[in-house]
Amino acid sequence: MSKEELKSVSDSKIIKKVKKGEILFKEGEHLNGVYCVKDGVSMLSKLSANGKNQIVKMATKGELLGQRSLVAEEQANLSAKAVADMEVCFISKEHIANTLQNNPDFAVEVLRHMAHDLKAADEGFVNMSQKTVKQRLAATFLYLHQTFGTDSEGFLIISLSREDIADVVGTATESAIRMISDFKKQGLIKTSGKRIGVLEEKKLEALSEA
Amino acid sequence: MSKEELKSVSDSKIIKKVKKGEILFKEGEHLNGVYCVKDGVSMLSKLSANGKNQIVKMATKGELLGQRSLVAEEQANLSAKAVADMEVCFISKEHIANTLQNNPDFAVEVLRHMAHDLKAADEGFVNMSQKTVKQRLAATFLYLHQTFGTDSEGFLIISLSREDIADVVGTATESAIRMISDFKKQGLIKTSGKRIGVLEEKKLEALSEA
DNA sequence: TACAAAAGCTGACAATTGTCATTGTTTCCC
DNA sequence: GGGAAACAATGACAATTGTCAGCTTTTGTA
Repeated sequence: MSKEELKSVSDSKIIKKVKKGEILFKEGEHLNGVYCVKDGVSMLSKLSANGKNQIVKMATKGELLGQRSLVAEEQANLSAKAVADMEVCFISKEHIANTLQNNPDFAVEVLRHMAHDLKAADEGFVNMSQKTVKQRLAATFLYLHQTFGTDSEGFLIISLSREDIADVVGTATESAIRMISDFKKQGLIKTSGKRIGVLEEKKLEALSEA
Repeated sequence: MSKEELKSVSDSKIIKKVKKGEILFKEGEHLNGVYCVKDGVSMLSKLSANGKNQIVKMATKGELLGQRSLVAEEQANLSAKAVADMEVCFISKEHIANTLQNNPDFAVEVLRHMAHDLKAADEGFVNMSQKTVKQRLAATFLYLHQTFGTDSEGFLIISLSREDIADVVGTATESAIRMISDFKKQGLIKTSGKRIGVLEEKKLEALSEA
């Protein structure tokens, strides 16, 4: 099974701890291998020409970081930063190249991963062009809620700053903040300091679609 | 060489002609193979929830259509339509699966293609979120000009309707039309009926960046 | 604990973009 | 060549979103 092989490949390599806020690699850097996320969450972002940051995706347990750049033999096109303490393992370029050549199942597995990322990117692209900030913000909260869950008080485990939220949504920080206030007033979410909790999942879902 | 192998794979298969305006496949359809573009241009688009169309990318000679869906064993996530008379060859699912298993170089070649698409998708995503309609429109004209060239009178060979242009840029048709008029008034482009020609490449470049 | 720095919030306003309605023009086909 | 249908263009207006400036709260740490 290719999943198990993927596991064996990654198990054989060096584990590294990355603290919240630390950077794994930056856009433009040359990578000598890929990181496999064992635990924690990373955000992948890209700087635009006007100096603004856009968070492109979040990666969590089981996902690879840097495989695109490695496969394409290019420098990284995204920066990776830990948004929660992480445990990653590093797999060297050579090891990857070797396995790709000798193990067709592994190649197909990597292809699947990338096919998945590509679909997600296309969807994000269309959402960005066709949805309003309000819809995208609602979708973001749902994503954070459903993917990473909540703490004992019902707040999102992955707590992003308002600026980071704005960078996920693709809007100005002030706009994000205003809309967060709106959502709170409408009882869709609750906040406490920077923490945010989803209260009305169904309503947020409706909002994110229409 | 994997490029030659790719060529041999595709050469062995059925050639099909597709007229401008015809649809190769639609979002949601199940694909039994991939299309390799021998000639002509196709646009890949996605319908958003609100019924609007977003053109995600254009594919031309040498590119594959449908490989993502095949690799992921999913239905197509995009629709493909010819924007200029095309010649494509069809390669069956089985043939692809077979070659992927037996020829590591082919797998790596497909991986490279997808890595390239993924980078382009990330870039498009960030441009969509961070650039204005004006910037994206300028970039679109440059892309059409530089990728497909002009006819003897200096008009873009690939002539899209205003609606299609708006669907590439990700804006309302009226907004696109208005800005096209602006560009024309500023002498950046010329128009004649639906035809459009780039006059000031440098200025458009400057516009698309700032 | 106090205090500075960072983060969050709000108001006022401007710019961008979308929508709806209507008219003019081109293209295509019989 | 004429007429219908598709496409392009424009005006008026509304909604969304961004920007700038200033203020308040939270957070981290000396």
